[in-house]
Amino acid sequence: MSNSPPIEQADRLLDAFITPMTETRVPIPTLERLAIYLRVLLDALEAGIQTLSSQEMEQHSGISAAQFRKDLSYFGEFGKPGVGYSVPALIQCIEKILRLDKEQPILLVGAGNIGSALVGYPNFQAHRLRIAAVFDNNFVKIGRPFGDLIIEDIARVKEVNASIGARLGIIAVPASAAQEVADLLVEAGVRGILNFAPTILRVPPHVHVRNVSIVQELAVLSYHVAEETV
Amino acid sequence: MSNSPPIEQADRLLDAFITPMTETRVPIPTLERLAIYLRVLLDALEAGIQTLSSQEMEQHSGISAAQFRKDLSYFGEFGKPGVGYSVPALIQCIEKILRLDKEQPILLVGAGNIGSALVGYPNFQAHRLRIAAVFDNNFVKIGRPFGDLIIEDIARVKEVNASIGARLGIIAVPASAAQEVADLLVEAGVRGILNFAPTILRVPPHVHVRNVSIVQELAVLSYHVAEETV
DNA sequence: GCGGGACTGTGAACGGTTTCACAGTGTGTG
DNA sequence: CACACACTGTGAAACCGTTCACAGTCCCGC
Ligand SMILES: NC(=O)c1ccc[n+]([C@@H]2O[C@H](COP(=O)([O-])OP(=O)(O)OC[C@H]3O[C@@H](n4cnc5c(N)ncnc54)[C@H](O)[C@@H]3O)[C@@H](O)[C@H]2O)c1
Ligand SMILES: NC(=O)c1ccc[n+]([C@@H]2O[C@H](COP(=O)([O-])OP(=O)(O)OC[C@H]3O[C@@H](n4cnc5c(N)ncnc54)[C@H](O)[C@@H]3O)[C@@H](O)[C@H]2O)c1
Repeated sequence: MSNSPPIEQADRLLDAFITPMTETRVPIPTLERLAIYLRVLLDALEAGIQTLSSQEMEQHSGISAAQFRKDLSYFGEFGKPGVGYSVPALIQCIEKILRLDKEQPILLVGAGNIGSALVGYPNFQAHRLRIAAVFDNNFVKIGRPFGDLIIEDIARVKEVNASIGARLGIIAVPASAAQEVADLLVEAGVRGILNFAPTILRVPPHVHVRNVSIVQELAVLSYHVAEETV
Repeated sequence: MSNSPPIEQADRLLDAFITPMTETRVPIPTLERLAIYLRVLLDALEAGIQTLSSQEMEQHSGISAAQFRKDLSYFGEFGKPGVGYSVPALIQCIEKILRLDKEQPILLVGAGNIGSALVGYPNFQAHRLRIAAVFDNNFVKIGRPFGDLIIEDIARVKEVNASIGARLGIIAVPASAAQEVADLLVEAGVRGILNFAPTILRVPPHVHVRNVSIVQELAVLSYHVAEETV
């Protein structure tokens, strides 16, 4: 009675476009932790600490010393036995691994609440992440200043990115528009998308998507806080 | 047999306060996926779909049918062989599992950019998540309206939460203030914290923390977009 | 220059999650 | 009413990431 065969067909075509298993040699959790290590190291550098052992990293990051060493071992040998790791040197290494050693331009789509928070976020700078352009489809907003930038028409994203050459994009538009924006970003040459909209994006296999889902995070917490009542 | 030798140095006071291994019966990835299933189901409901098979869920969520069934099997039997799952019934079940069936009040700390985006976010409502109070420490902001709420003094958080009884809190303050705010939230009875600040929070074992780290997400993407150049 | 102590790097064991495959079950049909 | 079908639920296997434990290296003091 309430079957939906036409949807099924449409979905099948798109199936090859579903976010793929990225055949990775390096575990994704390792990459996530590298960013944490980097933060600790930058703090340590600021505090004037020159050398850090894996034990000390455990104290500061909450990640086990063995895990830290194993994570780094995917990329090479950075420490000195008996001493530890040179803070400045390791910062450089991790930045290089994560490609944060050179400025990484980013396209932001959606000049709303989230976009607004992001465009003025001072912490990006320390990681050489830079929002290089902002796009929207609202003609009232297009042309207006937004942070240091001028809001551009999303229709021009490919054109604009031809000169910027950004490989990263952020989607901060309503869920209903997210897929269409994703398609435009991919078309414009973006290969990595940070998606704030509550939707599963379908992208070609060479494009990576990471979702920021606040509702999901709260839902997991909601489960936990109740669980422990019992 | 393999009794671990005493870890003298690591047995610091702080250590007992590091975010612990949550001894969970249900895998955390399962909980995260439940929120995704819920979103798909709510969409399906809105589209008038009454029944969904695990195959169809795979189409819409990108999560394998087997994974979907296994995830649900941690909590009971919700489907009918030969038919699939009743959309409205399964929504109710997942809401109950995640404790999203009753209104869940949340304390928000930090009336800045992020706080501003969150306080007006309409999508919380569908999940019965409600920001019940907003706190800040800036005397210029305290007393001002913020969304539908009035910004309260963070010093009064325990007092205010005595009447609200929130178990969830969101930290949207600068990293330098995050730990101190976390301590106050815990003191006020919060057991689950969503942390936007780039810091590792130290909390007692019964408190759960989840971090939203945009820089970390971008760093992982940064690695991936470069990797595929080679 | 030698020995003791500190710490790294990593193969191997472990534990947890995902995938597989199929037995079991409700549904619809002839 | 019986059979074919579609789909679920789940033990078992495969896979993957984490933890363990130790051999190897380097520094420092003497
Ligand atoms: N606000 C929050 O706290 C919050 C929390 C979690 C998730 N999100 C999600 O993040 C996304 C953005 O949220 P927000 O609060 O910033 O929304 P918003 O409504 O404030 O801003 C959305 C912006 O996107 C623009 N837009 C719409 N369609 C577009 C299109 N096709 N192309 C380009 N621009 C387009 C709009 O003009 C608007 O400026 C939403 O998907 C939302 O669900 C928001
Ligand atoms: N803006 C972004 O895009 C972004 C992105 C990722 C992470 N973050 C992180 O989220 C957090 C908040 O960011 P934001 O942009 O909203 O910052 P913000 O500066 O706009 O707002 C912070 C608010 O916290 C208040 N505050 C400071 N100390 C406090 C205390 N001890 N108790 C209570 N309130 C206090 C301030 O008065 C201010 O209103 C920061 O840790 C930031 O690093 C922000």
